Amino acid sequence: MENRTVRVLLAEDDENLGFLLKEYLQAKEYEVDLYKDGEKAFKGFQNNYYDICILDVMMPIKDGFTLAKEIRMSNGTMPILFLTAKSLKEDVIEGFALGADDYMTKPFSIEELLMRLEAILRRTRKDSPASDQTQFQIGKYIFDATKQTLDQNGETRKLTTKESELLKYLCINKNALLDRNFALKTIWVDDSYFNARSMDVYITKLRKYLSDDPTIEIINVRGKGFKLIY
Amino acid sequence: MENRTVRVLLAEDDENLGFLLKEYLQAKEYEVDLYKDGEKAFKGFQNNYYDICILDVMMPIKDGFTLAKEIRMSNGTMPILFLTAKSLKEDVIEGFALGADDYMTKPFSIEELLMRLEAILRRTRKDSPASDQTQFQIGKYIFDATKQTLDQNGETRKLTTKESELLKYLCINKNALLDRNFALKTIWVDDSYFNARSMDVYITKLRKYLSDDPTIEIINVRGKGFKLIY
DNA sequence: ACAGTCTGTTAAACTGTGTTAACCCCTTAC
DNA sequence: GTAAGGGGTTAACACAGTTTAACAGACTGT
Repeated sequence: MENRTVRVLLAEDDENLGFLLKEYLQAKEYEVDLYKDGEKAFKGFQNNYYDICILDVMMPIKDGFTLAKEIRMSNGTMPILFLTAKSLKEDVIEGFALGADDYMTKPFSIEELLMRLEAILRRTRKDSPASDQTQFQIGKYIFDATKQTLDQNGETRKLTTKESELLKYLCINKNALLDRNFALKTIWVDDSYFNARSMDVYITKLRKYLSDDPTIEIINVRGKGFKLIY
Repeated sequence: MENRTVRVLLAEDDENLGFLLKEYLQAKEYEVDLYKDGEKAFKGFQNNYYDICILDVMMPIKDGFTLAKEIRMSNGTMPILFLTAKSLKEDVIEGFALGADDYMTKPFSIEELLMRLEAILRRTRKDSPASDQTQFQIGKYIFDATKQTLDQNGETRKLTTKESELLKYLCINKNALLDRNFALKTIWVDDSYFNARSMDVYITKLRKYLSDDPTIEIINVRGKGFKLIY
């Protein structure tokens, strides 16, 4: 999956802050166009493609809210993040009412801005889904947690739900410990004695399924849990 | 478009705040389950379906960050909003690093919380196939939920209302679980023993209709529901 | 009004998942 | 060494879900 650079429209009239933000985001591999007022920003918006817009609310010529309205008019889903000194409740509400994705009041931490930016992009960008991993390569096997299948050179073995769940958590923690109690509470809902025994039975089953590839191992860490090694 | 109620998991140990938030969100037509500590919340998370989680960071027994990690482990895309008195930069960063969608520091405006909640839901509920979608491509079949037809290279099979409803919900939740009780309550109105048996009969029928494409499967998750895989 | 057809429910026999039980071995502690 | 307990393994079992069939009621066309 190829990760195209993220293009950011930044509208900020404060030269110092604008420049600083631009530099910082560029250092983080974003492509940033900085506009110093709302009107320039809207022209820029119309003539370029952006993945997200960061708008200062108070700007000369055209303020951020008006700009946001115009952007919304031509693109109903463009992610918008407001940046402002106004922390008045009414302003925040108005910002979100315009379809903002986030609203930060100055002064803010630039790291937090980055985090919030990325949180929005996680949701928005379809080519970079932070989605649950569902397929795993385990030695010569391919395990699909959604389909609940374990493939081995063409042959497919169907797994039951519990088998699949347990193997999924082992894969997520591959080469590291899968905590006994965590697995029990997550897959079996509670960590009673019988469920623990039941889980051991499932570990045995998984070992058998994976026994064709001797490099794979599910080892027990006494009193702690299990590790899937490969 | 039929808008199913949004289900909210709220983990907050402060009784007053928790109750207030619950009341407020319920007044806004959200379905809210309030849990008073992280452990209860995680149990609740596992036994129910939620659209979004609002987690207080400081809670007894299990804190919000730990809870978020566990939720992330079992669901990589579940929207999470942190609610906390800690406004320390490091905490905010940690929150977002765990894949949070937003992070609000107390005291906050309850209206702003609602706005932020809706901003997140705007983004998340869009890429999960809209429930007003009426045509679905299932392997080599085309299913039209309004016309109640299932096409397979030119040939059309008419579906009954129940068949169609059930298949629609399976499609909406494709590759994910369609909760048994949800389906029963939605399609059969109540989840009695006989309705459950009836639904199983319909699952069999759908399996038969879809049996020409071996990549398609309706798999059962014992005690939980069904998954349409393709 | 009647036969024919179709939808959805009930019944009953069958299948397979997940739990429990039993018996084993191995590690750890004293 | 021996007791205690965690874990490994196999088998038996209960019960959730699967499947086929029969049936009741609603709808259709004559």
